[in-house]
Amino acid sequence: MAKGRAGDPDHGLELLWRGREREPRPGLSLGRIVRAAIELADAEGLPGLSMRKVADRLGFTTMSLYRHVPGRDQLVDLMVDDVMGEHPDDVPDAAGWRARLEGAARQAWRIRRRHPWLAEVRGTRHLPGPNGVAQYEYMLSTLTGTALTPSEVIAVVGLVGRFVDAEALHLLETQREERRSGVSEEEWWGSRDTLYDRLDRYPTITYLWTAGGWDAPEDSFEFGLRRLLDGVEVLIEQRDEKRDESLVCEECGRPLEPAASGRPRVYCSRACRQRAYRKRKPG
Amino acid sequence: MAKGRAGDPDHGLELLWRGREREPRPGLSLGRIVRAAIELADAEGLPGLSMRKVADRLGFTTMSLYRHVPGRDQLVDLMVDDVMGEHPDDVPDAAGWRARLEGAARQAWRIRRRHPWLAEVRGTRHLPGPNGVAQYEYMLSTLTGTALTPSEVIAVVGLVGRFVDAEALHLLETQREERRSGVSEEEWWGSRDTLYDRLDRYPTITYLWTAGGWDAPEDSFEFGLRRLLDGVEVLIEQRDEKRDESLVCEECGRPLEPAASGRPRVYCSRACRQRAYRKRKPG
DNA sequence: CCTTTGCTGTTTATGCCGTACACGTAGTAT
DNA sequence: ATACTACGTGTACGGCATAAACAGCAAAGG
Repeated sequence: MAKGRAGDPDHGLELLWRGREREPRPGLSLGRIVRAAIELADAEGLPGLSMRKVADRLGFTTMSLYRHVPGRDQLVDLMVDDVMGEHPDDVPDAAGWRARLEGAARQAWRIRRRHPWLAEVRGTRHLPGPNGVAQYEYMLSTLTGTALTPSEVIAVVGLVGRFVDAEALHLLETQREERRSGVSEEEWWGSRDTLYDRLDRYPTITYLWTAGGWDAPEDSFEFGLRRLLDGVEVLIEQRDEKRDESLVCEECGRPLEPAASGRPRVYCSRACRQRAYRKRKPG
Repeated sequence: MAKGRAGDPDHGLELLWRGREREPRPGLSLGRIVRAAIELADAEGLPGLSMRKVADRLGFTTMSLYRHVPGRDQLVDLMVDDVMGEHPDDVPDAAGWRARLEGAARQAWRIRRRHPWLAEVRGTRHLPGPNGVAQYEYMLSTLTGTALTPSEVIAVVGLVGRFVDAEALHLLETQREERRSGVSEEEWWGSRDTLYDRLDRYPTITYLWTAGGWDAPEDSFEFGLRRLLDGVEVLIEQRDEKRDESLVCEECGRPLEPAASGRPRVYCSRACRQRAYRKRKPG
């Protein structure tokens, strides 16, 4: 079943887009392996995910997994798409690109809170499964109604996606080191006296320190998301202006005044509109 | 010399902040190890960096390194700070927070282009060395002149830093997979026909595809940096307005009109100013 | 019925990795 | 001369992914 060797992307795709399987049979199966692997990664993170441990958890030998999954990388691909489908309808159907994009970002963030290892998945050639594509499709769709160009829409979605990943990764690492060492981040940094002695020479750091900048830090996801959306909004407003500027009358080609109402204008005057209508229905 | 065992942060700090060493002696030394490790990581990335390979490159045995470096993690810390000091004066001394912050981000980006593995360094408890602190200090200083609160200054710098890292990581992974497989990213995705067959069902993706959105993609670093800075600018403008609003006369407490010139106002009227001056020099 | 075929899981082995530990050796201070 | 220290080596352990050969078993074909 996993005979396509590890290097074959098409085989990986097949596994990702396989339909629901009839699972009542005993023994190993792709679905069971993926679910065990997700549990393991939830508990120990991606570096802690090993074929041995997955197999142990299922009560089989390591190599038995390779009968079903081409290799570790493909297993991770499968885990990703599985998890992406967990809460498909948590996204509120808000109005306006900003609310919708923000909702999608929060949805991605929520999934990453539940499965922090998602942010640790590296590599740019991960084949998307049905759930991943659905999310991507949704994020893109939040922006296609705006004046952004297609490549800008794609760039914004990529930017937001990488932002969420970066924040999730940051959070994950914090929590992991806290668990591993049993010392909270604050405590650990707090006891680095030999470091602070050296930092006295730096005026800005010293100023921000005494001003309490580190005492009540911003929530970095909330803060960053807002900045990002503000930045996108600035671009969209620019494009809106440009679009109005560049609109020309469809009949005579003269530039149009920006429309006062939301309805976009097409002709510069009643005369042009009537001329156009007359052409459309000849006779 | 590296007797402090691997778990001791203070010993790591000592190594990071050690001064210039008198190096003429033959044999191993911290500096030589760090430089060899950087060369190796430049060529093969962080995952390709192993103690064995570093030792081989220097013509010593693996374990000899442990006489000078507590362990692999600390070696990476040392590499990071070494590299951060490579071009300390490439940052133009521009005016205005935006140009200065942008310059710092580009400097960080330039270093990551030269040493892509920097973006692969994970973990939140990396001790900063002198060069890392200097860069952090500079980035913070670009914003302390604005109306942002201390915690906002810190949040912005963190956001920009993580953005640069995320973009660098993305680029690195693209390039690595291209080199490893000998197939360019475009080519690889181009031959995933079995994938595109499935994507036809998704209208937004299909629309953006036919509209050529993927034909000439945005430069994701340039695009993202601009959005981010725009977003920060929006916040700073908000704070500026608030600051003007919330300013009150130091003498009578009545709200002040926003200052027309750049010079901030302190008193609401000449009468108040004179009253204040009279109090200041009694008699 | 028996045999063949193919699916499933196991065993064994290879080559990486970080690093603990015990050991030698050479130079220096007493 | 002796003791101590810094430096480098060799061996070994436990972990990782996975290649290759092999064993059991069930369904299919004669």
